[in-house]
Amino acid sequence: MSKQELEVPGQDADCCSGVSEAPLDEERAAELAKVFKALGDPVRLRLLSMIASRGEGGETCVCEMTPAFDLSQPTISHHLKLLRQAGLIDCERRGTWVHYWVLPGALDKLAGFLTAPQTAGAAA
Amino acid sequence: MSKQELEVPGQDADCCSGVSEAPLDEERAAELAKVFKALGDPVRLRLLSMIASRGEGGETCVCEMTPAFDLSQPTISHHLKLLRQAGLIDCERRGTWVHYWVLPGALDKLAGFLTAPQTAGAAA
DNA sequence: AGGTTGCATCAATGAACGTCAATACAAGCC
DNA sequence: GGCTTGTATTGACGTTCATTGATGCAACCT
Repeated sequence: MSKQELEVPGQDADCCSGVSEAPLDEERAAELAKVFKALGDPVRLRLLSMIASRGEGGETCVCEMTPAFDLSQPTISHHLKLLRQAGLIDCERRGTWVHYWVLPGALDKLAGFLTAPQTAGAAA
Repeated sequence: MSKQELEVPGQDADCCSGVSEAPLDEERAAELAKVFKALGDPVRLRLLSMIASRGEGGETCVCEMTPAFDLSQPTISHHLKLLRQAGLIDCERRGTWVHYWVLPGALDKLAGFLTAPQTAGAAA
């Protein structure tokens, strides 16, 4: 259940320069675009926010998220899947319920990409 | 030509908490989703990167960007328009050519949203 | 075993998106 | 004035996406 995510680009190396440092090559642009596309939906953004607001090691149960939206349960499940495939979150079934959490570093990596190098130290 | 952008959410106030601080309300999620959606395309990401790599006050001419892609000129123009409507860049015509630049603070605001409060000071 | 609850997957539909050719507009040049 | 070059807009087409109802699967409870 947690084997299909996509790897946040450069998760395994600090190979990544920021958006302002040098023009992106096509491959890395495609990787990053997938992640940003996952964030480009208000429902997914709210889902991610609900999960992330639990803090670093926190988790959120699907059963808490679904009723917060005027959407069917399959739709919520679909959006969670996209967030997972983008490498932003992961999940685990514990008994009857499925719990989601934010993959550590995923958001920071994105933020580091966006931050201009002269504005902050960013990823290094 | 530069009047139709959307305002980066919270550009005019430091009202904005990060993704990890509290669940997003629908309105702000919709605003942010528009910006992230603009970043969710490899072509737009590369365009933004080309413009941003000119530095803080730098500019990039459309005539430099178009030949870098295997796409028609209208398509490039379309993507630039979306980036502009997302409040990420702006442009000005000077003589025959149109020059684009990154709106200052736009990327930092996004990065600040993504960065967990305990991980970095972020925007504040 | 049968029934119930929580969540994921499937299949279908309508909307949104990326792309292009054609066209329009703006500015310089003859 | 007309011609040429650079960029934006329009209209159309194929693809992708968000959403749903129906269904499937996993775990708990009698």
